[in-house]
Formats: sequence, structure tokens, C-alpha cells
Amino acid sequence: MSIHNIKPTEGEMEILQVLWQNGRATVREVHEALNKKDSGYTTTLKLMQIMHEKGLVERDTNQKTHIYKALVNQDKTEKQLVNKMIDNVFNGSAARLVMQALGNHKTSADEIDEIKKYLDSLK
Amino acid sequence: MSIHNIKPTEGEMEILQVLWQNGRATVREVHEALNKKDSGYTTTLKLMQIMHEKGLVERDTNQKTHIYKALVNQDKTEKQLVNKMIDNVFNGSAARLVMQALGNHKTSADEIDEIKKYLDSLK
DNA sequence: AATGGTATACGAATTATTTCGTATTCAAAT
DNA sequence: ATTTGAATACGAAATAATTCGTATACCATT
Repeated sequence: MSIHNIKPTEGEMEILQVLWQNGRATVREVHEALNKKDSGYTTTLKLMQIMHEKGLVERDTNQKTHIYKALVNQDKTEKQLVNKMIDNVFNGSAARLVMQALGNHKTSADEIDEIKKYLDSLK
Repeated sequence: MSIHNIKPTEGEMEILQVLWQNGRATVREVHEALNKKDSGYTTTLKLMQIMHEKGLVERDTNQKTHIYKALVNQDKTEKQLVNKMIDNVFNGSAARLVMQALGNHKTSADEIDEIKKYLDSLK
């Protein structure tokens, strides 16, 4: 168990999304990427500062405007959350989660094909 | 938007699990099914009382020992949570969630077959 | 050097969630 | 009837998470 079994909160996950996607970002960039109409800039700032304290992100403070990067691994973090959900919501059955995720009009035929390929590769 | 777009908390989900599984249960039964060593009976009780206030469960109070049943639909609730995770963690890609869920040694070959069958049935 | 705009810092309020302590009630067994 | 055990009720503490207000610093541009 590494120190990074810290489970990010929902708000933190949203921010990590942006950092993973961009590689690096300022608070303003993150805040705008999330375009939350319901909470202000300083909220995002504070959240990212807390994430820094927790070791979820690092930041370059050489410039006035700080640059943030994710320190936690995307894959590991996602797996951790998914596994938690499998446990917590689906009684340990990954299959049930998958079916629930797919029994969903939003999933395109392309995506389904992609998944089938992936399943074949697992054998 | 019905009143049941209330998102259950993590603790509430654990309880709903038990209720969905059993159909009906007393507080004690739920508490024991969850066998939490870190929190007491009255905690579970309180949680279930709050769930009742929120309309997540109903209860029969004819007997001294109340009988609880889930009022929210398992399928809907699960989908709601999964969709939220797809959004929140996987940037809208169900496929990414599925792969993350399956790239996991815990998933058995049987489960994988089951999923493949399910995928075929979607076409 | 004064002004304006944009940053961070940080304490504190707010809200959500969990946990517990204690009172009270009820029913069964003594 | 009294005791005992198990149940609910409920306020309130503890903890976690989010949000914001305000101070202050740092550039620019004027």
C-alpha cells in the first residue's frame, strides 16, 4: 500500500481529469476547463492547494502563476475508484458494472466493437 | 427530474445493497450483514432513519422492530452512479470504464464470457 | 509612483456525511 | 411487578468536503 491510496474526492477527480489531459495547467486553465458556474475561481484554487498538500499534484512556483501537474497515476487512480465501485455498488461483480455501463443508449456501436476486441485480447 | 435523482451517499449505498438483496430487512440485519467493526449499531440505525426521511426506503412500523425496504430502483440507481462515474472519471467514455473494470485480475473467464454474450445481444 | 488586473494565501463559513451518547419505550422472562 | 435486553428517537459532536471573502503580492501600463 503506497501513500497514494488516498482516494481523491469528486472535486479533486474533476481537476485531475484536466491535469491528466493537459499534462500541465494553471489554476485558471483548470477552472476554465471545468467551467463551473456555481463556484468561483478561489474555490478551484483552494482545492488545488489542498491537493498539493495531499501530494496528489506538484507545482512549479518559479513564476508568479503556478503550474500544476498530476502526481498520481491516472490508470491506478481510475482502477482504484472502479474497484471501489464494483465492491460498493455491485457486490464485487465487475460483470454487473460493465453491463450497467453498457445498457445505456449513450454507448456507440464503435465503442462496443472496441470493447469486444479488448475482451478477445484478454483470452 | 423525479425526486429520486437524489444520489445516495456511500454509506447509504451499502445499506441499499443489503435491502436489494434481501428484499426487506431490519436495522440489525443490515448492520450485521455489513459487519462494520468500526461503527456501532446506532450509526446504522441513524443512517436508515435519514434514508427514510429522504424517501430512499420505506418501513413498516407496526411491530416494535421496524422492517425496511428499498424504495429506489436498483437498476436506476446503479445506472445513475455508473453514468456519473463515466462522466466524472472517464470523460464520458463508457468504453474506458469497462476496460478499466476488466483489466483486473479479479475478473474471471466466466464473467468475461458473460459480458461477451451480453455485447452480442446488444446488436 | 499610482492604478488596475490577476495571482496566491489562508482563515473561516457552509454544507454534507458519519458517528455516537443518552433517553425512552416495549416486550419477554423472571 | 421488576428486571433485563433490545429496539427506536433524536440531538449533537466529529469529520470531510466545498465554497468564499479578504489580504496581499506581483506585474504591467499608465
